[in-house]
Amino acid sequence: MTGDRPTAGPRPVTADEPGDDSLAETFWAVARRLRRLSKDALAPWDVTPGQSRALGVLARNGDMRPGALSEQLRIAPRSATEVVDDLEERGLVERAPDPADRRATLVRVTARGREVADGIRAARAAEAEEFFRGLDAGDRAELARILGSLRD
Amino acid sequence: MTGDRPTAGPRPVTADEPGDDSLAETFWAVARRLRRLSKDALAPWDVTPGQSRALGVLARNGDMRPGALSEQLRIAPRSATEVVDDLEERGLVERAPDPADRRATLVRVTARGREVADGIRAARAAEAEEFFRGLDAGDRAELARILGSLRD
DNA sequence: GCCTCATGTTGAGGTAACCTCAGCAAGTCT
DNA sequence: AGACTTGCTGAGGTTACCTCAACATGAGGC
Repeated sequence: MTGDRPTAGPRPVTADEPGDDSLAETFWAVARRLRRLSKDALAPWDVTPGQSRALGVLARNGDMRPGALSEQLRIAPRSATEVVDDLEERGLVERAPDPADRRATLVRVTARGREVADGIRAARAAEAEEFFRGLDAGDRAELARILGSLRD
Repeated sequence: MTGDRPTAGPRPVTADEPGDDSLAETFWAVARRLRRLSKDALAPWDVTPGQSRALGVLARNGDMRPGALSEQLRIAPRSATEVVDDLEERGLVERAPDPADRRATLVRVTARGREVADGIRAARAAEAEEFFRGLDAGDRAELARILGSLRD
């Protein structure tokens, strides 16, 4: 704590704007809190966040090839193989030959996988609900509107 | 946490509805965009996000022991050793014996490390500025207020 | 002064979630 | 048919974490 001052004095660059860095910082603080919450929401099912994402995509899209899954998840095709391996080991998905192309494989969500996917979604919704409960309806709408304009 | 909140009802799956968790979803979409941006902002300095975080903490706090750094970063002490190794290799910090306790080591930001830390901070501020530019002053204030109430 | 226990850092080795590259099988084109 | 392309996966690498145990030093009891 010697002579370093973050926001005052002769700053080398920018100085264009005072408070905007803290907006991003606040945003990340909130993100961290939300992330911790969703991780907890996932715990009862013993799946990692990555597996949950994959399962969600599969549940939403129906049968998919590993390659298509990898695109949706924005990971390398090889990595999709691994996620599918993990989910298959847990009995949440199964592989079947693609009737349309014998090189390919179709990944299908099993009955149990569907249960888990639904459960996870409900839990996440509940967590989100709890998280945003502190806001009144007006603030929620405001937040949704503002974030919506930032989401691209 | 079994079948507690029937916000969704006995729905098969599909249904891409924008109701319950869409606020969280929107939030994460924005987060992804912001993260990509900050990663780009970091690129010119050839440091990873983790290294950047550590360097930031060190620049803000002055000389620190690895153990204290690990607490700030919320990682295991052993992992702080590694981050410090990496930063030292790049000449951004240096180790010195702690005069107060010969078991301990002090990590100090070098002149070059300080330059880099300042540069990164400026770049991040600039990116954030650009990111939030779409918002008018009122929306920015609203967003800051609402997020502030969620950060805990 | 010695013994014991606590503390600070690090070596060794492990894990999760990614990656690239090469290889094989099957489809497509000429 | 031969040449190229596509879909998946084995082998092996990287990154950023982790735990556990070793080692030196410090602090208190006697």
